[in-house]
Amino acid sequence: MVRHSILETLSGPLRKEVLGSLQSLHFEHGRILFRAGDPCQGLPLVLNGTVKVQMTGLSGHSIVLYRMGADDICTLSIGCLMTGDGFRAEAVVEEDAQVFMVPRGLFDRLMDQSADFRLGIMESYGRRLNDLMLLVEEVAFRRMDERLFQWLEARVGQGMMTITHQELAVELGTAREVVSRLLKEFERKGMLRLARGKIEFTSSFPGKP
Amino acid sequence: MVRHSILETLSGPLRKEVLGSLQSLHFEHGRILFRAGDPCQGLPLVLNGTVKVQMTGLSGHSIVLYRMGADDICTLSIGCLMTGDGFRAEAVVEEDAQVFMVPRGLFDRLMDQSADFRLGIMESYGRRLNDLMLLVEEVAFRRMDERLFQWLEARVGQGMMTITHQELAVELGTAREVVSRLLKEFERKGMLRLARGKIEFTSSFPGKP
DNA sequence: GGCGGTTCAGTGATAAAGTCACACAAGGCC
DNA sequence: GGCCTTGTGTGACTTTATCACTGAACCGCC
Repeated sequence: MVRHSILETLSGPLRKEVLGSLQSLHFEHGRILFRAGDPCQGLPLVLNGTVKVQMTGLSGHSIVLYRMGADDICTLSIGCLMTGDGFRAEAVVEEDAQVFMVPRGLFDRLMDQSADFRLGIMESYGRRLNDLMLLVEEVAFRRMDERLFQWLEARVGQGMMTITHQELAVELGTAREVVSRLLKEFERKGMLRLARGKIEFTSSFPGKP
Repeated sequence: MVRHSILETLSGPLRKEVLGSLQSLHFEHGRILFRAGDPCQGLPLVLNGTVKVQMTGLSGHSIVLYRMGADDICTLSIGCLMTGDGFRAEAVVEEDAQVFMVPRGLFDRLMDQSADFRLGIMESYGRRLNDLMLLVEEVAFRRMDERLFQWLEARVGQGMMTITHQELAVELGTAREVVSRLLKEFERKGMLRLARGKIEFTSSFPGKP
């Protein structure tokens, strides 16, 4: 049975009622949870899988703002839920995900009746703000080669990854050509090998034994 | 008498009690409300004046993340208040400001007892997230000359402004030299006149009659 | 298997932005 | 006036973004 930690904190009867009224929705890879401009249907509680949230500028370029995984709360939805405004960003399912969708009324009730629920929401908000602040700093001041390197480093475990240069460009908020050139540079240095739609890390890639 | 709209929504007796227990603090221009690393003392409710929130990267460069004015809530503080973590950013008073500092205990009580208070907090969070998302997009994709132009345009009213190129660079998260060169370019085009620490808009500056 | 269409990747040329290193000017203060 | 601090201007160079292509790899279909 799937769970979400913020619901586990609820008092017995309330939890029972909530778990009884919510049903988990299943979204497979590639599904769009919401698009820019969509009104908010409810607060998604991510049970498992991963969802990335990205936004697209007027120029047509996109950048990934953050990811949500198991036990995360789609904090961004709360603001839209409250004000009725549409989303500014879009959410795309990466690994198949199960989600509880908490409707406005229930959200209000939980906020009213559970201090722990409130705490969970506030903490989630705090983390998201911090993430975005760090992202601003990264985009404004850090070099692209370092950022790309670290992005890869954090995911080097598999030894091989399936991703296009365009997708990497969206991760970092840059142009595809820039990613291509930097990757080529990494390849020249022997850190990895490139193939269509794939990156294979060599044993010399830092962080690998 | 100074007021904050989020407290106006409280029910009579609660409002009376809260207003009785809070005293407004006064901060003059240049005062630091909090620095990076500081623990959070309470939730600041801005009554009047303006406060800018900025962060400094490892490189030593800074960027202004957003500003707070009358009736604003320092949402960033909530996360720190909840988790006990230090601030990532710093807050600097621009125009002399009065602030109510709501301690943790009172904040919890207000969240518990007033749905309107909760709504105000959630809306403030939503706005802040949106601001930061837009900032990410701006920093990642927009041209610096446009961004500088719009920053000036939004403040052209006075006809003259007192600001250094370095301060402008922090507003936009770029280097002083870049600002200097762009301003020089604007001057060559006849949009403004430069003097040490000052920018004077000419009548031909767009948006001016 | 061959063909045509689509998606990916590579690359040169050029423009914009960031970095480094300095020169020098304006203003404040003995 | 001389000295110091702060603010600005600029050249040289690197990094990143943009534009305009080229061609390779893959897919589906006959």
